[in-house]
Amino acid sequence: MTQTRPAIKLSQAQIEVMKVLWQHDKLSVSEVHQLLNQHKPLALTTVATMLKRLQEKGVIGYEKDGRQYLYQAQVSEAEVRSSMLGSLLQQLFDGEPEALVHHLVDQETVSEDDLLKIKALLDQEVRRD
Amino acid sequence: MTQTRPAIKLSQAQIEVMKVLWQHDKLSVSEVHQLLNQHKPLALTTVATMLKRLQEKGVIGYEKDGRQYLYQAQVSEAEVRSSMLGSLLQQLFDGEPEALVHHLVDQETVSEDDLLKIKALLDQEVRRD
DNA sequence: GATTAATTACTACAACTGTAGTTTAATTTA
DNA sequence: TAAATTAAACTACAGTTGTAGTAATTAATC
Repeated sequence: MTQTRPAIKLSQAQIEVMKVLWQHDKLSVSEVHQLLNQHKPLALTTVATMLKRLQEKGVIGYEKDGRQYLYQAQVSEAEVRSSMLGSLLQQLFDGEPEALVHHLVDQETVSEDDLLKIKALLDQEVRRD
Repeated sequence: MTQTRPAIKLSQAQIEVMKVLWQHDKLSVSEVHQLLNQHKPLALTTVATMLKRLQEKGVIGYEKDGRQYLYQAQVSEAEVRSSMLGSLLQQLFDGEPEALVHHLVDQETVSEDDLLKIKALLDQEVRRD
């Protein structure tokens, strides 16, 4: 069994935008702009364009508030995480989760502490049946 | 610590091409074409273009054999796996491996059997210190 | 040697993305 | 009401990718 729902594909920049929407429910263009600009300077119109395109893509929606738009996420962070992780799993790890985890834990960035947390998580999962 | 070497970014179609090169060391355009075509019909020139672009991108190299090119992977599958997984980890899971594993095991696609394999893997990893 | 086949080089074009300027319309303010 | 501000709409443009046709070159074969 592969993926049922069409995979959600987002670029890095698009994920940045989604993140602020995941954290703040409904936001106007300028609010998103301000929140994003704390990390990276972008023109307001750039942000507007990105929001419009994400909306066309169906991952965010909007409602009118006077003459401005309030955007809000239409897909959850969990959905995007699962979808993109699932795609990576299929494409690059032949759908074998243990191959993926193997590469993950081989990364220097994973601490002993992280390992233990992951183990605890799995224990729970297995026991839960 | 984030990523040291520049992240390797490959599209789905590009990964397909890399896969055949990972499996067969040196290949001519038409050999790659034939191997790819078992899955998806593509024009020979399409494959040639893809190989040329991958070469420009630095992920594959070539040598001349008479008047034809023999292409070969320049980055390993392990490198690509680690790089792309690392990027996803940073971008979408805040660099927290346990968050990633959590989503992974929540996917219906992960069987009980897979879970046990992963657990075994982690046991080994932790014990190895 | 002329024709055919193989191979690479060059060109094309549409979709998507990152980025942003300009124009228009609406609202606020002086 | 005229001027300034705000917001969205429209336009632009370059880079990457998927896809492939056409041209040029070289090698093989009749």
